[in-house]
Amino acid sequence: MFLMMEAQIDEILRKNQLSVTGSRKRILELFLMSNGALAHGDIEKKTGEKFDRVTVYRTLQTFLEKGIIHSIPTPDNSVLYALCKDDCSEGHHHDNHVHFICSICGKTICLADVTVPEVKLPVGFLPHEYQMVVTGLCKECR
Amino acid sequence: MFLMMEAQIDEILRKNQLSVTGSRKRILELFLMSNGALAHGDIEKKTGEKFDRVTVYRTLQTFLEKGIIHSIPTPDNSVLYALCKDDCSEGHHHDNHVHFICSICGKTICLADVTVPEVKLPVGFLPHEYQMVVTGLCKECR
DNA sequence: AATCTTTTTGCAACAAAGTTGCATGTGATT
DNA sequence: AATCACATGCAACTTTGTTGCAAAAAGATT
Ligand SMILES: [Mn+2]
Ligand SMILES: [Mn+2]
Ligand SMILES: [Zn+2]
Ligand SMILES: [Zn+2]
Repeated sequence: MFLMMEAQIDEILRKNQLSVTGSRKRILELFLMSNGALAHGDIEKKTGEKFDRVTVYRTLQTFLEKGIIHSIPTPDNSVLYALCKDDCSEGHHHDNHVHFICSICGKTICLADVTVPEVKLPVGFLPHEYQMVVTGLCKECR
Repeated sequence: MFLMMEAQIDEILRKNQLSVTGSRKRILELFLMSNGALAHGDIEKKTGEKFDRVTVYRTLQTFLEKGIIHSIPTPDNSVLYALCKDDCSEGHHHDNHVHFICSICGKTICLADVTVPEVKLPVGFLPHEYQMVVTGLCKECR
């Protein structure tokens, strides 16, 4: 099963024309293993002293640009990242799903099946993208 | 008309049991004059060298706690603040309106009349607060 | 108006978060 | 194996946010 994961990681990187390196493999692995979104800090902690802080920044930046991950705005203005669905491509994301943040455990979860509803805006406003974040209690913490 | 504003500022501060000081008056004035949300940096620039950076941080913190302003999460994870409606009080905000961010001019606007719709979540999730941010083009930039 | 008390402010020092340039190391291609 | 482009680590730096404390200003009391 770990071999499967490794193959999957390789495939994702190749598909996005990225060379397969240690930090990229490790960070992508973290995302695949995690059920919630990750902050830059989380990744730094989990990779330990293995990689430079700068490398983590640049890797996340690269993944963002390639559409491998997307960032999530949170009410406390911290930066979170989560895997995109397969069909996100460079530049054009379509992760228009709701994000849920648990007030107790702090975990942020992509509700991939809950689509962000469109709302009617006042005249003059031309909407492009809708984002929705819900805070509350998750399954484990309620 | 400027006298009116000054009176209004005084009233807001008094109503919230805050002493009326130079920085609080000035920063509150900036919010009342602005039609969009303000970032910490905006405020620093507009107050010039008048007040210390730390004072701006603390003033915003105080206004937040008192329910005079609310913060807005943005897709690029910067921190924005905007005035609350009159009936927000300490701790309990009810600014459950949609926020609009223009991709051209960058202005962030409170759509006070557009209520955030509630969505049905998967079983197990207990929602508490819904936040919604829409990006696109504003009236002036479209 | 003068005095006392409480709160706010500015300063300095610090901590955390993020950026940039450049030399070196590694992965991909032939 | 040799080459070349790209990714990484390091150092130095900027930007952003925090904390403790003394001085200053605001509010209350006489
Ligand atoms: Mn997501
Ligand atoms: Mn608002
Ligand atoms: Zn939880
Ligand atoms: Zn605009």
